[in-house]
Amino acid sequence: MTTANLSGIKPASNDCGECPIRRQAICSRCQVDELLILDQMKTYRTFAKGEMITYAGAPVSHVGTLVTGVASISQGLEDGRRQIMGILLPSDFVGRPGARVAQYDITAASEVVMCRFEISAFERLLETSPALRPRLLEMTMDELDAAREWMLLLGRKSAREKIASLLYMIALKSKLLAQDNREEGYEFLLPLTRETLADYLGLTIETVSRQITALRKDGVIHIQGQRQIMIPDFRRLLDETGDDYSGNVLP
Amino acid sequence: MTTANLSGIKPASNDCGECPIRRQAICSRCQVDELLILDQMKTYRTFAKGEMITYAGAPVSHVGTLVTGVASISQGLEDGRRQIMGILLPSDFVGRPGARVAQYDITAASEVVMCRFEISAFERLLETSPALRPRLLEMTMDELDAAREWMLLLGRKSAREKIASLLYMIALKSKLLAQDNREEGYEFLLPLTRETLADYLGLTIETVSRQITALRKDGVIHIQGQRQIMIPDFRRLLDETGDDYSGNVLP
DNA sequence: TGATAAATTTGACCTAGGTCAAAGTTTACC
DNA sequence: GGTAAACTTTGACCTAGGTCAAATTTATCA
Repeated sequence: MTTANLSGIKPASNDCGECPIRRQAICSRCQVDELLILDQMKTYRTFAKGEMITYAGAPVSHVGTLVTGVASISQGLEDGRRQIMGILLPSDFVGRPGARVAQYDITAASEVVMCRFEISAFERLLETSPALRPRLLEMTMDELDAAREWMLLLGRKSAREKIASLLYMIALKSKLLAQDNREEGYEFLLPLTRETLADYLGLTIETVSRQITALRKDGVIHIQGQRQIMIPDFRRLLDETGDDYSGNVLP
Repeated sequence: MTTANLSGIKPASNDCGECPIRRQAICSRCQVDELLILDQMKTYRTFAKGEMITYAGAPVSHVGTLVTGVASISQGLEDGRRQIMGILLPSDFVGRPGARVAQYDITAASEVVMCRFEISAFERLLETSPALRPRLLEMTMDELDAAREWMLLLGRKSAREKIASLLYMIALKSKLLAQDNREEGYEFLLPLTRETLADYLGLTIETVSRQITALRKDGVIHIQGQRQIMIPDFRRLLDETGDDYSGNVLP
């Protein structure tokens, strides 16, 4: 049994050719010539766990790609209630070309390495590169689809369905990343605290804790420690999500 | 006192130059030459109130722009629960270039006129046009921002705050469309049924009804009939939304 | 290694919003 | 223009998930 860790991939070198997310990131469609330009523009920066990557309302100097680690996009209400609106995983793009002020708070949930570009320079390249903007459009549309799926979860799912949906989604992503093909007994490290889970699912930490316990007692998931989750049967978990997957096949 | 109606603008002619949403739609940055190409490609189609514009999972033949009317993007759960994930208003783009299968249900909430393009032809134009893809990217990013804001509403706001937020948002949009500059006593026609409101806000129709009544009794809104809403004081309504608008000025 | 802090779980209780049901209102259509 | 169908409101009641508080468990760091 293998264990995947979403935070575990490290860039072996500074060479774009060696980059672990070369095939998924904003640069995935670039030819060698453009890659060389990006290579010269890029700088790596590491953010400590808990550190803010951007502040809502603050000026933005860089855009870039999350290379390793996990970060969350969030927004707060006046009285401190907080909602996480997206989880950023390796290869996700951070920042909006054309926007010089950050729209949201982005917080590193683990140690995070970003591959960054100065925003003006990136915008200029966007105008001339044939490969960059189409890829950015595609990634933005994927994010929009994900955001809309999350709206269904937030608006209409029960607490139990919310937890099951999140675990299913993370397990699947983690499984893909680890290139694990076994159907059963898949195990992964949940890279989020109970509070982050709660803010992501629109619940309280108490409810998150209770529902995870309930899913464990019902045998849908197995847990070692607090973060190590094992899915004995993907189909069983999928049945708990409430989704109307009629006709769709397990990926 | 004026009354704006989001469904009320009709295309006076087939000429793109006369199009009421020429400055906001996907074509807004096109020069005359490109506009001529689009002009030749486009066909108008009218959808009756309640008619489906796309079905989730069904093949897609066209993309296009909503010219008049209101439509909703929604998705359902296996047991019939439904969540609206977006409201489409005049100038909004419908469809995802590159996707031949619809991801969501889109339903006309009023009579809707679409300006449509055959999807393959549009995709080909997207490759050559310098104005189309940047605008589509911008519109998609705007939609992503709107979707994320809605996630905060769905996940963390109370029923009263949800209703206030929606009324505030629609009133503002309607006000802009009507180019009404008065600060007070703004009145508009809410183009949505209680059921649509409920599915949009992640509530039941009973709760929607009760909260609208409560806001009326508290003097935050005035109502004539079922759909005619008047906002005596925008600031008062904004205070009810729960948003952390500290520092921001009323638009 | 032990002490302190942080995160998580569990329990008791409460409330916002859901459910079910019935009474008004509008709207649509012969 | 009258009647059926579709909305909307209101009431009584219930429950999922929130709140508050205390007990465990786990992580951190001298």
